[in-house]
Amino acid sequence: MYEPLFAYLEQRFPLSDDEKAVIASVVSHRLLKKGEFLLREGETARVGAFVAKGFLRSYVIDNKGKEHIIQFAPENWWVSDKSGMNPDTAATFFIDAIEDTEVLLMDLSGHLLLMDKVPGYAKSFQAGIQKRATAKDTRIVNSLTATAEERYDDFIKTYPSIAARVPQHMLASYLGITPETLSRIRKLQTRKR
Amino acid sequence: MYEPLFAYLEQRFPLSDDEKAVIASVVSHRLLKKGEFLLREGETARVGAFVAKGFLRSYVIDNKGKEHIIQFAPENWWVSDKSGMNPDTAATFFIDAIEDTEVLLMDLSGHLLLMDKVPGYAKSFQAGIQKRATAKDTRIVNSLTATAEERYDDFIKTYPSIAARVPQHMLASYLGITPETLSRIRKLQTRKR
DNA sequence: CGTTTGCTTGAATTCTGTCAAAGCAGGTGG
DNA sequence: CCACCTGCTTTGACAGAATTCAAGCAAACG
Repeated sequence: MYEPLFAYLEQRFPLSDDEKAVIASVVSHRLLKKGEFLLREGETARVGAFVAKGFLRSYVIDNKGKEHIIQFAPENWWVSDKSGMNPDTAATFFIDAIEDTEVLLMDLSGHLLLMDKVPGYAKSFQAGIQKRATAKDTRIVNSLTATAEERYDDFIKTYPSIAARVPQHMLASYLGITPETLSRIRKLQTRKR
Repeated sequence: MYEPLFAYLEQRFPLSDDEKAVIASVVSHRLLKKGEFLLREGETARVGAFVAKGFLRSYVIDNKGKEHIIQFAPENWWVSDKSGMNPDTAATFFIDAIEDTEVLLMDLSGHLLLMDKVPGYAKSFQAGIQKRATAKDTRIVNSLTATAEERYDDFIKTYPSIAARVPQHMLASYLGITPETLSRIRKLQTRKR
């Protein structure tokens, strides 16, 4: 059951049997059916979730009722539900499953325990945080300056497997464009090729 | 010399004299004149910088030669020069001074030492990282979906003191709009009020 | 099947960028 | 102290990109 997580961590640092036991003790397991919520508005569970199988997405709904996808999370990705999002933006934060998925959940105390007991974990956590921060900077600059088509091409190139797996309107939402615009971009591109 | 940093930290957690000594020992001081660079392309110094006085900005120059401001950093802000930015975006990363400024620099080993020796530092560092991550998410959603005017209003409301201090074209760069557009937005708004 | 959901297409409209020019400081050197 | 630069902001005209609104169609689902 914990194998996908162990495998993920072992790609980053060696893991002893003892450490595996510690990890197993702080992680809980949950199955989500397609469409089911991991986090509904209001529940600030403050946990991290590791996607062992399937596909999650996190998104907000703004004050005009539109949803904006923040992140896609296929297998071997973490999502944090640290609700994030400034409360006074009036945006509400959700995580739900795009496919049937299997997640491993960890709460704050579990995280702190691992930081303490599993040296490799602390290090790779730091690295992950850092990497994600720069990815966000890149996305910010990109969204401020690139055209819809450039953003689309970029996404396809960077995450081809995700692009192939999510419905088009969700990709549009992630890219910050309307489904119509995305449809037109794709049409023009297939003509060219 | 270290006072601004101590004061900053003491807002977050109590600081003993011993701890102050540790901090002073890992921090170095530097003065920048207006326009001077803290970080030039290529130098990946991997340090954090605390702005004790003055004003820094970090920005990238994209492959079309346009500059995009990532962050403003007035007094009491940290900037990280973890070059960030994906190397293959062909964007190059800079930090320079908008005003004469005074920074306190810390390298990676210093940071790790503080994480180890100053418990409050580790905690408040975590909190800071988290806060910044959600701020970035907010900015992403905002830049993907809000109009130029909404982004401007938002910025004014969130960072009034920064808005008053930076030249307009830099604010435009941060917001991802042209200086002309910003000028027009401002004109329309003063009419209304 | 019938209904829902997602994707496509068209036309009109809005927003923002580009290009070009002119006004307005602030700073510098004479 | 003044004239001149130079950099920043404003303004106008125009072009292009993307949204909105509306409708149609196909595939998926119960």
